[in-house]
Parts: sequence; C-alpha cells; structure tokens
Amino acid sequence: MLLIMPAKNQVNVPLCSECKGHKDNHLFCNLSKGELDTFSEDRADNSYKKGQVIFYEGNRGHGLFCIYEGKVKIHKLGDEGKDQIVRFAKKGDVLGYRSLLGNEPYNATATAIEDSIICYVPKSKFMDVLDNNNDLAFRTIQLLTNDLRESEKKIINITQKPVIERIAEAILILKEKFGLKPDAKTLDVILTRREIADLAGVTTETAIRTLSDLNKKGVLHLNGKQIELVDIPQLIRLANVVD
Amino acid sequence: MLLIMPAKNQVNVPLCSECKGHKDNHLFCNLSKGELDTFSEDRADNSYKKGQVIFYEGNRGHGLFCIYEGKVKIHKLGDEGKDQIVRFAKKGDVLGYRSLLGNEPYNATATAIEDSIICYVPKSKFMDVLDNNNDLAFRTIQLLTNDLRESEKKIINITQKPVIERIAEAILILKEKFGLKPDAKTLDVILTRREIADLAGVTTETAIRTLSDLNKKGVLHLNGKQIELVDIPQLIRLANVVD
DNA sequence: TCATTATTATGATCTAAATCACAAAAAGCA
DNA sequence: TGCTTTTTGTGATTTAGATCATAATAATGA
Repeated sequence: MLLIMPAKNQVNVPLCSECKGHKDNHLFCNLSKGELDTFSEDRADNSYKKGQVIFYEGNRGHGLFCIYEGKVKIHKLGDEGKDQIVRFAKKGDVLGYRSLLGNEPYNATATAIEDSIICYVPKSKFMDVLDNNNDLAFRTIQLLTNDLRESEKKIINITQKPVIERIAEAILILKEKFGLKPDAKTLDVILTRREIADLAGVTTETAIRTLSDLNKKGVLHLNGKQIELVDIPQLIRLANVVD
Repeated sequence: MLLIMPAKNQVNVPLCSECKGHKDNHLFCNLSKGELDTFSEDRADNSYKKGQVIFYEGNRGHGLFCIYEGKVKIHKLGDEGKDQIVRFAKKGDVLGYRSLLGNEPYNATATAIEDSIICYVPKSKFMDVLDNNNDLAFRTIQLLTNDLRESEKKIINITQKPVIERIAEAILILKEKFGLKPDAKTLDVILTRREIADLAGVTTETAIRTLSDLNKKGVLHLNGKQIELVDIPQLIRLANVVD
C-alpha cells in the first residue's frame, strides 16, 4: 500500500487578475479586475505530484480549484477496483464548481496525471461574485451543458459501439482536449494503457490489444507511451462519431 | 413506415400563474405572478398522443416545454436503430432548457410515452425573465448538476455492472421518478419491454429474460406491462447502488 | 370484426470482450 | 546500482450477453 501525501509547498503564481489562464470563453473571462482580485485575496496555490489526489469522490468541497499548470483526470471508482475516467482537465480549467453549486459531495475523484500547480479559491469568494454577476452564472450553465452533452454521448458510445471504435474515439478525445505536440502528430499527454482503458471503459488487456491493432493497421504509431496519430481521417471514420 | 403527426389541438390549461405544476423546488417556484403571467401571454398548449414526438435530436428549439399532464421519455438514437433512454419527464417537468441555454441543437429526442398535454413558452419570454432573476439561474444550474450526476452514474452502471443489476436499477429509477400506484406496489408507468431494455442499455430479449428471472426469484411480480415490486430491499441490494 | 402489426417469450447458437496466466520491459526507489 | 513494483504485451480459455429463429399473444386500426 503506497501512501501519497499531497505536497502543499507554496509556489509562485500571479494574482488572478494577472493570470493568463482565463481567456476566450473561460468561466472567468468577463470578470472585472476587482472581482478577480477578490479571488486572489484568500487563495492557496498548491503543487501536486503526478498521481496525487486533488479531491476525493464523496468528500465535501469548500472551494474551487483552478489549474495553473498541469493535467488532471476526473474519475469514478466502481466496485472491485474498476475505474472510469469521466473527463480531463488542463491548464485554465476550473474544478469542483459542480459540487459547490449543487451543495453536494464530489461526484468524482480528481487526480493529477502530471505534476501540477492548482489554485484553491474558497467557496465564499466565488459565491459572492456569482451572486452579483449574471454573466458568470450563464457561463457556469454553459460549462454544465457542455459536460452533460459529452456525458450523454459517452453513454451511447459505451452501450452501442464495439471496442475498436471506443478506443479510436478515446484517442480523438485526447487529441481534442490536449492537442498534439509541435510535430503535429503526437498526442500531448502521457497516459498508461490502463488509463486509456479506463477512459474507453474496457479492460487494460483489451486496450493494449486494440491499440496494437490500430498500430498494425497504420492508423496509429505507438512509441512507448507516446501515441502518434498517423491517419487521422481513418481514426475519425473508425470512431464513427455520431455528431 | 408509420407517419405520426403531432396533434395540435388546443386544450384547456390554466394560466402559468395558476398552474399547480410548479411547487417545492420547481424551476419556476420562486417566480412572481407577473413573471409567470409573461409566460402565459404567448403560450401554446398542445396535446400529444402516446408515441408522438415533442422534439427531435439535432433540431433547434426556440422555446421551452413544460409538461402539464402526461409522461415523456428523453432518448438518443444510435446507429442501426438502437435507442438509449437518457431520462424521463413527467407532470411539472421542464424540457428543452438545455438546448435553449447552450444555444445548441437538441441533444436527444423527446417522445410522449402516454397521452400528454405540454405547454410551449417561447425562448424570448424565458430569457427575459432569466436575465433579471438570479434565483432562476441558480435553479437551472441545480437542474443541470442533477442531470449530470445521474448521467455520470449511468456510465459507471453500464460499464461496470452485469445485466441483472442494471435491470434492477432501471426498475428503481422508474420507482423514483414515477412512484407507485395507490396499492404501494405497482409502478405507476407503463413501458414496453423494449423501453426498459433501452433504459438499461441491453437488448429486448435480455431485458425480457432478466425481468422473468426477477419474477421467478420473487423480487418482482409481472402482470403484463404492470410491474409490481414485491421485495424492494432485495431489489436495492441487487441494483447494488453505489451512492 | 377481422387483419395486420407490434410485443412478449423462449430456445439455440455465436462471439466480442473479459478473465486468467505468465513473461518481458520499463519505471521507481533505496 | 541493483531490487522491487508497475506497466506492457501475448496467448489460452471462458462467459455474459448478443444474435438468430420462431411462435404465441396482445394491441391497433380499417
């Protein structure tokens, strides 16, 4: 039994109002400098090593997590050790808002999949701003509708698609979320085969075999944990994405 | 090919401000009489026969549906005719808010599973109220977090549980949503075996066999489409619900 | 009312993916 | 550095549930 303790070393993170993380249609993109400064006032900036848990399913949260640097998986543990990855989060993404807003325990566990720096903003600070900012409420609704759409799509995929299509789709989900390295081919994220299996909802062995299949077919090129997308159109055809 | 045309007969439905549908923590429970009256102004009250479609996945909505009377299934059609029921709605429930808020096409199809009367409120009326009512935004967020929690739970169930547990859970979901008849035993909803299969994510044959199993085991008593819950504790144990 | 279509039911067969079992390679650690 | 643990990889076997086939029953509608 390996005991992982969260590393609570303070690190150097700019003020929320100076942070480059929230641009485009980020949850916080329309907040005023003043509102963002409120967040910084009582903020804790923690660093997490790969494998460390940010929060556990079933526990209650009292604040919001915002990823300054790094990558995180959101996953639910079933009975008998099976794990299902629900979604990923990366730099700029906000975690834990759902449990905060619904005032309910975390519905899933968040674990760093690489060394990460994650800011924690206490509930009260966020709620104060939310109460007086309709745009923030709208953007929250937007985030939730996105998550819900993806979640419902996943249900269809898992019930109605054979393994090769689910693995293909898993690879495309990773491409969508984390993008490709400068070579424009290799996925910019490192996962174990087990994690890919947990994302696609299959066993590790099946994921390994299927990836190896896609490698033989020339759709992917596997280089250890590096996954190169050789034939993206074919990958899309295989994933047979409905929407 | 059977062509079902929506029945657009006007029926007698009270003003929104007089409607008994929104109590407890209903989405509209805290709206003022004035706000509710705005909804009535431009409302259309339509009746749908069992089997008729309220809206189709992929189409765009321009308003909100509120069920005055009846029951509805929300479902997604996969390729090759397979269908997955995502959730149900009944008297008082609001439909289509997600597509409205996210400004995106319907993510699923809504079909009446019994004769229903459903009110339609145009988008503008709803948005006008939402813009000036923070409580409504909060309640919307609440609805979304609930849906999302259920959806993610469904993913775990489908990937990690054997069929008997999924069917048991499906029956419990129906009990939760539609309750029992005055006899306190029989589910207060009529579904085909195929629909129960579509809810649990299995084939019709498997659903029939599994229900028949539960019947033999004395957990359920099947009487045509009437399902009597004989041993609820055992049903819960079987469903092995995680939360 | 009878004809047609949809639904329920059950048995036989098949198969995709899980499980089991073991070895090699890689990663982590003292 | 060598030692332990984790991860990857492949083959053999099993099995849950899908698929196929066919009949009986119930619902629908002209």
